[in-house]
Amino acid sequence: MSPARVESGAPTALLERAMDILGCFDPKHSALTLTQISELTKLPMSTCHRIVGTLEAGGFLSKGSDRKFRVGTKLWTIAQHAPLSERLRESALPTLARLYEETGENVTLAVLDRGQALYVDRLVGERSIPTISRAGGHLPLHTTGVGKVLLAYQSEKAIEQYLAQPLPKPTPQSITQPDALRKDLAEVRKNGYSITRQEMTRGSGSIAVPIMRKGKCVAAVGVIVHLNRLDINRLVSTLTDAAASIAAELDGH
Amino acid sequence: MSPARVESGAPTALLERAMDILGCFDPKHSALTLTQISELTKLPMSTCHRIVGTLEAGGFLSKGSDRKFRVGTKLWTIAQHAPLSERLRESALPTLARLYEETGENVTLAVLDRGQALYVDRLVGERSIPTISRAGGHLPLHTTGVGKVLLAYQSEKAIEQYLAQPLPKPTPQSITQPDALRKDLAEVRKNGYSITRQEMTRGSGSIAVPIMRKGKCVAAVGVIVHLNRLDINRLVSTLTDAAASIAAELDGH
DNA sequence: ACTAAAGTTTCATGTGATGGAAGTTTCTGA
DNA sequence: TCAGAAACTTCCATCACATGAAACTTTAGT
Repeated sequence: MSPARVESGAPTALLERAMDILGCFDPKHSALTLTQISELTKLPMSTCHRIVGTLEAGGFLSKGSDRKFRVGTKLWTIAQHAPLSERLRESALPTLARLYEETGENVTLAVLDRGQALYVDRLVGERSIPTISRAGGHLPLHTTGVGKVLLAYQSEKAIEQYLAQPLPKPTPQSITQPDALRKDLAEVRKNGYSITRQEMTRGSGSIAVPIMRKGKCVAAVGVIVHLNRLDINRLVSTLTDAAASIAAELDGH
Repeated sequence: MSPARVESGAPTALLERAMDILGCFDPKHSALTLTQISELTKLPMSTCHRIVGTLEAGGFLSKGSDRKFRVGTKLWTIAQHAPLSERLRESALPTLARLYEETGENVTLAVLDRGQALYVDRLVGERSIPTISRAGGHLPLHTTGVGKVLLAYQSEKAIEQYLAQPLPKPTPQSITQPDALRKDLAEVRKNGYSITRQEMTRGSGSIAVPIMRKGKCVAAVGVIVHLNRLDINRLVSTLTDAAASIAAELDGH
């Protein structure tokens, strides 16, 4: 986040540092020692110690018997009141569960967040293939089924802005040519669903549909399947039903 | 100069105030205006304004078009890396989904947190009855199915400590006599499951079983059902299977 | 036991948080 | 449409509190 602190203008110090410290906890670092935190944030040990101590006292972090810090239950509890959890997840979970049972495949639910697909939830089973997406994780918009849906239903301007930046290409099949993507997105809007084939992970593809509310795409549901199980017709119709069901649940409440 | 300041040495720190502000977001307050935050925290407007602004800049809060603040995606994302989400929820979700499909009832997953039952997840459907429990919410240990299980498998000392405090009695059926509770808990340990009948909500009961790991009870799964659907034998066996399945998932990963 | 690394405490210093007050925008009602 | 009020934002003199180097204590490794 903040590679080096410019001495001339360090605006808000303490709070930003505290947020930086909390931000250290990501998929790669779910448990950290004080020293590790100090290294990651480039902050002096004593400063870290003090801040981390306060965060721990507040239940935002908790220290395990292994002297490592983890995200605390208080922080977790607060996060459950985010609109993401409160409205979306709660409304969608039963439907996602049914979708998971019906297809037996990886089911994911995502929203647009800072130019990336933010995975709000996912259901992964023994039967399904392993995936990179994880709840709380971010992946690019143009290489994932849910991402393409989320992007396709953005405004023309937002889409162009996205295409203007350098696009990561995780596999040879990833579509990174702006023109090809524009075509692909138009297709998504026309069909009402997106398809990816090995654009994020070798050997697997995905299908996703939008969850619409008041004419806007607020989220996307998708399944990730082994390439040779990519039965488009069946999955699209199941997904469409699920999306409608989630949308109804969102409106009804 | 500071009339309303608490005389007792208030080591009021910026960070603590920020955590207080975040703590304002609870089930009753998922969206708050600056003024409301100022009232809830008893902090001056200008101070709130500054802190909230920093939190917003960091993505810990977000301001909606209705001028209300909500918990931001950054905070939510960090919380997804809490052990609760990372290990427990992810491992348990597929099983909970199956349990939900099999029973069609409210399914809840809880852990012990600060002397209360912390609901890690719940699945609520159209078919099932409305409940108070919600993901991220706390309820008393002695009035809920999952709570009784969590309490029953604590150490003798911890149990006595819990019983020593004044126990809330949300319904006339709630058991609050220490002796009656001790008996009830012994029953839970003997049977391997707990039962409640209208001890938290009129008209509904619940059954719950422990999720054991390394001989310790790390969580509890339960269902909440209408009293006249409380088919103990069937539910206990289904729940026991689910608990075993979640425990296996926890160990296997 | 000995040593290095990790973690904790201390304290003089001055930076950055503080909050009352004044200014600005948004909402409300007639 | 326009007051008037309420909500929000900015300002700034003051000093409380965060800061981090250094010294100290505890833990882990050989």
